[in-house]
Amino acid sequence: MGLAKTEMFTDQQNEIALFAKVFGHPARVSILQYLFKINSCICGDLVNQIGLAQPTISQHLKELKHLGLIKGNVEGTSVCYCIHTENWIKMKETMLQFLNQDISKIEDCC
Amino acid sequence: MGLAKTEMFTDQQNEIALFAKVFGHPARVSILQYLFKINSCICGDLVNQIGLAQPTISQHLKELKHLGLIKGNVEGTSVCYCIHTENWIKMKETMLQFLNQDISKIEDCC
DNA sequence: TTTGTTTATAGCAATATTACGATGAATGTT
DNA sequence: AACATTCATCGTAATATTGCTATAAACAAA
Repeated sequence: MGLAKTEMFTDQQNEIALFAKVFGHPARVSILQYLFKINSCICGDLVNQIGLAQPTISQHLKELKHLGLIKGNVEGTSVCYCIHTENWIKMKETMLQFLNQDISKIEDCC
Repeated sequence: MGLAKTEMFTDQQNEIALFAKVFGHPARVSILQYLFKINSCICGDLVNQIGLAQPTISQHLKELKHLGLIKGNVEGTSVCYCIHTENWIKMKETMLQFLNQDISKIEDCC
């Protein structure tokens, strides 16, 4: 099938999964880390930084932009991409809620 | 291709991506949340809780177990699954390092 | 031993993802 | 205008993921 049955899960569960999915590829992790490191970016840099072809990088950037985690503005012939800080903070809250579930009550039954 | 070029990324980037990938499906998010909620579990419960077929749940559990996020012990005819607390904490540290990257220095250039 | 219960595995069809080459669109340079 | 540069999109091939049915395996109960 290859198609997740999203309708049987809560909005929050689907949201967590969507964010996680976009982090589920090392190229996108790498892109985000690089954007954090240099604070602003031109796509060409990324193609050199990461060893993938330009259309591949462009595709990954599109996914990140689609989820709102980065924003990009055209500057002449190049495009300036950077982290969308407000949305990153919102995403982080959602993910932290999931990661920080209370572990103290878990009995080591197994 | 469908195949990520992991060799061109750092171990840390690949590790983050692997953890994120497993959270990239709402069924697995749901399973983990349920395990946190009740602190111990029998697989049959999950099949009722989540609306997917038993083999599908079993497959998702396998992926979670493979990454070490849950552990399962056979108890008679059923299997008791629960959160692997030590590994969960380790995973959380890795993910937090990624999520908590310093956002304060980012200039709103775009 | 037969039967039922529970979970895992095999095999499959449908869809998604990843990556790239070729090409197009937009802008800058000469 | 002609050309170069940069990035996006299209089309395609290879592989991965999801979910199911059918079935096996392991154990308990009768």
